[in-house]
Amino acid sequence: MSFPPFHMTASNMNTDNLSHHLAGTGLRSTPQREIVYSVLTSKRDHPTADELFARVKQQMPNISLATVYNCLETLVQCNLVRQVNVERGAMRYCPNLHPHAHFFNETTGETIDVEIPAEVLAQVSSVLPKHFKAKSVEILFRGVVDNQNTPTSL
Amino acid sequence: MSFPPFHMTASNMNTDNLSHHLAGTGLRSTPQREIVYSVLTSKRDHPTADELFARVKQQMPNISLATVYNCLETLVQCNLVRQVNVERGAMRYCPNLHPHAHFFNETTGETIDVEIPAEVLAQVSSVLPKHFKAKSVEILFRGVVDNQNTPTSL
DNA sequence: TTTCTACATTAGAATAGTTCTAATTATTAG
DNA sequence: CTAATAATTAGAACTATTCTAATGTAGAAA
Ligand SMILES: [Mn+2]
Ligand SMILES: [Mn+2]
Ligand SMILES: [Zn+2]
Ligand SMILES: [Zn+2]
Repeated sequence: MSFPPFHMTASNMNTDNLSHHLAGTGLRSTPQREIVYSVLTSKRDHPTADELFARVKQQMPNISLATVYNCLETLVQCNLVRQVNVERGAMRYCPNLHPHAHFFNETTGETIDVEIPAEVLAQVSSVLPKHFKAKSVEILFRGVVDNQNTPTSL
Repeated sequence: MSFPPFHMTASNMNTDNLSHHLAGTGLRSTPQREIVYSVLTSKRDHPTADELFARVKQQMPNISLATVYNCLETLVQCNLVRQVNVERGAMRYCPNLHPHAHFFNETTGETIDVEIPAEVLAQVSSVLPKHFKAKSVEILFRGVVDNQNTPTSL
């Protein structure tokens, strides 16, 4: 199963989004980078490098784990992917570039995106003393999902 | 240098706070646990297990790193200490039990506490869909401190 | 088109941080 | 005091990631 991109804006148009962003920073668009990016954005979850490696190998069987790490590092530098740190253990990667929070489901181990209104985000950022210049804010919930009659996802 | 406890309430009174909390969960108060807790709460920072190990050894030279890890795990389970995950790499430990956010200073690598008004926290929690039951919320800023004429800390 | 150069990929070694194991020691209960 | 239980310890094992050094690739210069 495949998903459409999260949102269509001038700066997020899946195809050639990558080479575009890479070009901007003097980095090359390579088959490995394209596939890692495409596989990551094709599913709305937060895989580890290892999990992504397994998915990517289906399309490019000779890619190495080191390359997956290298590609992810590149994508993070280009701001095409976010790192999310929900647990000790493996880093997770998020392809959703919209401002959002994460909810870590302690029962299943899954991390899902939670929309967060710009006004709430502004409220949060306003708590910082004037001379603290935040470049990013991460909001992480931990808890459980009360399954009375739950639609599979939001 | 030593600091007073962050705040005095019925459930946070430094001395015997520990044995009190431990008793509640059927755990023993031991010299190692007492010292790890006391050393951690005596400084307002967010040390790694290794850093804390170094500090604790000054008072108890034969304590082992494994024990520091064990004690920290116990303290986290008792809700006397919070884990904070600001970077890939070593876990950090926070002795401040008040609801607060963290600011990771990318220049210095230091993580400091930022007070966060209850109303803002409530705002943040309100963004969750009804069937998501959050047990905790973590807010982490990353950025730099604009040092025009900065007092050493807040 | 060949050559030069810089960049990217790769396998495997090395590293860092943490957890596990098995032996010893300490505390509590009977 | 003895037995049972829990905690500590040193070191081995483990996991995730980064590093190293060799090889591959692709565009730019000639
Ligand atoms: Mn993590
Ligand atoms: Mn971390
Ligand atoms: Zn996400
Ligand atoms: Zn803190």
